[in-house]
Amino acid sequence: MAVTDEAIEKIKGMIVSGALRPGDRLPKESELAADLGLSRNSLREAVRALSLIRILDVRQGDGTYVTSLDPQLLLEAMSFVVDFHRDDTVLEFLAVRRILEPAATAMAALRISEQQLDALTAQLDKLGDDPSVEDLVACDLEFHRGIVQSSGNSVLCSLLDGLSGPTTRARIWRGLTQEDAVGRTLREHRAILAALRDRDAEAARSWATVHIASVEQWLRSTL
Amino acid sequence: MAVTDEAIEKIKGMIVSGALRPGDRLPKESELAADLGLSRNSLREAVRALSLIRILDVRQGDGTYVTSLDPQLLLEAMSFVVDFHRDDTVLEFLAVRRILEPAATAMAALRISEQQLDALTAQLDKLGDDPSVEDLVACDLEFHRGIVQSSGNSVLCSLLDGLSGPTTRARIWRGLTQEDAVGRTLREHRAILAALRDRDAEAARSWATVHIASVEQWLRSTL
DNA sequence: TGACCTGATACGTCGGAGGTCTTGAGCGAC
DNA sequence: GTCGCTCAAGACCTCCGACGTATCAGGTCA
Repeated sequence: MAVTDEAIEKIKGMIVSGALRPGDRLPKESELAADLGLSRNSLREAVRALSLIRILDVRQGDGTYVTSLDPQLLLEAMSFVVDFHRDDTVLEFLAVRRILEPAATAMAALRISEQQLDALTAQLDKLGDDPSVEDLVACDLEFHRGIVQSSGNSVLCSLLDGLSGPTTRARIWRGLTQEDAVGRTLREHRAILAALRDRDAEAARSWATVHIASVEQWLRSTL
Repeated sequence: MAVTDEAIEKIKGMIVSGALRPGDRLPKESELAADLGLSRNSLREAVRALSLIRILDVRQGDGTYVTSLDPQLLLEAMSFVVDFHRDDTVLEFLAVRRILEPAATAMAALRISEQQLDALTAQLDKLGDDPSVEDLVACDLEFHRGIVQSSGNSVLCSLLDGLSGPTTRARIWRGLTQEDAVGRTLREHRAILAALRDRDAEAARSWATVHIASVEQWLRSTL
């Protein structure tokens, strides 16, 4: 195994074992390199790799730190990965989202606060009946994110955030707006919100399923 | 932005735009560094980072290639990330798995082949009534993986594979085997298999839910 | 007291020099 | 003709030393 890969494993080990805790500062590059028995250049490759997936946070002129390791932060790196997928796997991602999002919406129905319900309502009201494509995409993303956050599971939230990444969503909407789907989407958002306000988990789940299934159906007929 | 980060973005751009396709070979380090306008050392950091998340495949003595970019390969990197999470977020991961796995099992009930059913049966038979901890862990992992693969969604499969990563699973089982849970787990596996053989999606879904919920319950009472 | 300057510290970038591994061409034995 | 070996070229691996740049702490001066 290459020395850089060993270094990655060792640093990972230090964090997993608890020798390095979230927020801790690593020894400076030259020292750490000496400790791990490799050159500074090779160590930097290891640090850079761990920095890309948000395990480490490197600050020039200051030092290198372990991040908070929040699920949200770590799974955020997943959206980087999702960006690489081509259209032929979008349906599979959507199918997973079709499983997760209704469940998350149902969970949210039992926990969401009145404030958040009001915030979602205001958000939909602000959009109006005939929004621009950019506004619609942004709103859709925010609407679903707001609901999923109320599910209380940060892993679930981050996962869905990654799955519904900007790229995927944008690709879908680009063509979707050409049909009548805009109006239907807005109506479905209203229906989901109403179910949440009623604390009706099953209705919320069903509306979320319908909502995603309609996108899926359209996408399937297009590809 | 640092030159290395720029290089990461540029390489990513070349892949996403289609200039580099899966399996393609990159120019050699010195050339690519010259093209992108940075030193070989800095470029290597970018390549190493993309290699960690399985975007690039570096072969010493040969060259650097774009991987197949299969969802399976890319999401495999997720298990690396999951390893960093401590016990306090295990429950959240398990909750997500509790959503996905029953759905995957239900999907599998409609698609699984006779051969695979036989293979799963043989696998359970081979294990016997009083297996060792190592065998049980390996069997559990294989059993669920086999079912999820039959769901026909590779993204779903990879995602569950990452969530049920070896670390998490091992931690759970280590203590779980101290109680009577072994026998119950084996019986639940049998029940899931029977439901699959009956092509009864709802029964399969329910048994999978029960199966995971029992683990979740035990874990919740322990932490 | 507060703004500014300055030195120490640590990461960022670079160029070059060997080392190691893979590959494929060339060549001889069977 | 085919198989196996040798060997050289190509490409990545590792290291070193130097210099650039950003941050922070402490001191200076108005």
